[in-house]
Amino acid sequence: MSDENKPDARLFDTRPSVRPLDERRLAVLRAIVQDYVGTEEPVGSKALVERHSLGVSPATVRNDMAALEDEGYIQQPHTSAGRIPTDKGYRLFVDRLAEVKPMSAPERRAIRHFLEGAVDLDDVVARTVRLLAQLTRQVAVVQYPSLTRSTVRHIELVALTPAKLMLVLITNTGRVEQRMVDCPGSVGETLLGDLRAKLNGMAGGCRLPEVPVVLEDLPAGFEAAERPIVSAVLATLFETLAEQNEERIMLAGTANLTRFGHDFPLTVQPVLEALEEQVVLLRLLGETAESGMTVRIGHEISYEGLNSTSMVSVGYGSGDQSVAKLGVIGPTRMDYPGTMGAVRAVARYVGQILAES
Amino acid sequence: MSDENKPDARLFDTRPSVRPLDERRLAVLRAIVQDYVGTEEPVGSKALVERHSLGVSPATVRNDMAALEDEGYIQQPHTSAGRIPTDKGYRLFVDRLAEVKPMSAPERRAIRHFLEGAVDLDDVVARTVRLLAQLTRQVAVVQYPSLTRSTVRHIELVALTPAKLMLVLITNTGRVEQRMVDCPGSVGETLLGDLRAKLNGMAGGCRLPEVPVVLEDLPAGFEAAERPIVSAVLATLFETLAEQNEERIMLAGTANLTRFGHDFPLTVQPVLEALEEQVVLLRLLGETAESGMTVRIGHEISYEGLNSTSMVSVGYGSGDQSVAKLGVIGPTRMDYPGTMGAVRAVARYVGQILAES
DNA sequence: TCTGGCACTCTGCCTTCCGGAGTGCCAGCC
DNA sequence: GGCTGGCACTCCGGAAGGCAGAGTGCCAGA
Repeated sequence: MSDENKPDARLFDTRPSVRPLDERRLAVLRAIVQDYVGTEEPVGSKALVERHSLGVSPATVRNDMAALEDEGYIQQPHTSAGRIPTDKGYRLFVDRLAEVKPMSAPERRAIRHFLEGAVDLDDVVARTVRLLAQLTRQVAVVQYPSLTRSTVRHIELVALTPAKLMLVLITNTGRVEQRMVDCPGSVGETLLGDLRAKLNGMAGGCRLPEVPVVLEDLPAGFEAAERPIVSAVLATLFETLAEQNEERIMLAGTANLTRFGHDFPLTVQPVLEALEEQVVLLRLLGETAESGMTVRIGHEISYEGLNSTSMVSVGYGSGDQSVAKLGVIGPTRMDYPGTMGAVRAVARYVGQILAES
Repeated sequence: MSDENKPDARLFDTRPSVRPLDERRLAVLRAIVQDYVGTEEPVGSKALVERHSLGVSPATVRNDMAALEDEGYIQQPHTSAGRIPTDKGYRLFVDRLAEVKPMSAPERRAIRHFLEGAVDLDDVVARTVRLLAQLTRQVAVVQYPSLTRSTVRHIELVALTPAKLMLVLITNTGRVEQRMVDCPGSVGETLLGDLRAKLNGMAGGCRLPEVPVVLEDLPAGFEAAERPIVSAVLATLFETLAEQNEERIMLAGTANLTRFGHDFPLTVQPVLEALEEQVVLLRLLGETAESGMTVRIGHEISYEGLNSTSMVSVGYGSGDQSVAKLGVIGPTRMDYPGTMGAVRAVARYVGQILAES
């Protein structure tokens, strides 16, 4: 509201709403967020001073609260109720008032141990998503290591029938994609071996998006009679690569939605619906920053069904660079420091596991 | 109740509760089930005669209802409320009063068309489960074609490094499993080719459980120096086969749980939790009869969280025999004829799609 | 600038109170 | 003997009212 009334101020002050907040007001906001996250109930001035040593009286806190409300950081559900943080309030809390809470050593050991039991990529992802859901007691999302950022470990060609090949693409993240190739004519063993060798020689180790470029001239290296076959194989390969909409995710912890009790039953339906839309989740994960953790709060999530939730996401990878994202979705009223700690820790360990395998 | 009072009768009459029900009583039960499924509210005698042409007065229906209640087919939530069917009532309805409702021609076309767009096995399963959830507006579960009942289409060996192989197993249902093999020593190209050829020659087309038997003597056909390598490969292969706990399922439609409104919010949590336990779902699917549709109602499902739900499941397969199961989970108060029709139709078409690919 | 005090407001909960729907039973009718 | 109309009874569920508690805003004073 007050923002609407002084548009000029916003133009000249890049942090218009932060400057006037002195230390104590920030402390009050921090306390409000913490208490509200803990109790799920609007927090009043009296309860605040009792639970936190703010060193001032409830009346003073009330003044600060009125100021915070004017600035849009907190709001009252009704007159004469306590205050609850707004999205803007959570944002300030996350940006300036909260420290990521690191996992304890035993927790880290447990994470590591749990993830190390995985037998293949599917299992790694499945274990990760479950772990994350358990740790945060929220809904966890893990994206499979994306094809686009992986590299070719191996390409295999198998003749199922003389004119029908199976193409298998194996990436460095352990992902395997296979497709049938219908060939125009029969394929000899020598051609098959030759093609296999060349494919691996030229494309092995390449990042997947670069593969088409690298293999562009491949047909030229074969005799005219063989080119249609080579082209058919390449076409299927490129198609497989292009199908990055094949990006898959895995979900867990939807039962945790029911914990957000009280008012949530009505809100839980749109959330469940949104979660079923893999496209939506993929887009949200996609918007995660390349480095560092991304926290989106309430209406910062543009998708309708989810704008009373928050999402904490981060990239993970087998090396320096991230190959996919993972994250957690919960109510805006969530334990941000704890959630961020869990997400960060899990991402780090999945990365390690992937690098080792 | 009355059952408890005449234990003798039960001993001599195999259908103690069915015989005394004349046609009209069955019609009343059918009408109650239909109305209750439609309205979600206890149905009273007056409403019944209004909505169904039973040809008798409410008073008569009341007598029948009292009898049905004595027999345990229906119950009253409270004195002076309408009646709702019990699990036993639904059971009788499903067994004797309901006809599976076939899909309409346009619906069948839509199903077929939707499933035909699938590119690989993952996609087939994903599309199937979504389709089923949409058609029935309930929670759908589809099991991946099980390894145990499939046959070997191809086994591929790839040398990633001289001493590290990748083993890829492709089944006739299009499923691909891959594992790393650490070899005791370096593997030559000739040995690799030889081994690959023998593996496929001997095991190709076999049902997976028979593979270990068929390949048992394989190492004997190699020179002593090569045997450790062959054994290592076989060990990994057998391990992969044995890991039928790798049976996977896919879920969709959990958002539909929220439709079971009113009283359900409290019940939805255990259901969601149960659905996250893949083991539970796999066991339930596993209990599906080999042929024909299985309907389990309420407490007939032994798993706690799900005993106020019903499950309709059926096997599907690429040929005569079923390779996996699929089904639907919803409230006991569900449209059984419609659900059964949808489940049957979807299973049939997935089978066809799998057979074609 | 902070504080204690005070009047005011609003929610949440509990109780009470009906209307409506449905039942069970009974006497009469075919 | 089975069906029917009538009648008294029960119980749920929503509406209305009342009350305690928590919280606020504001003001005057330190």
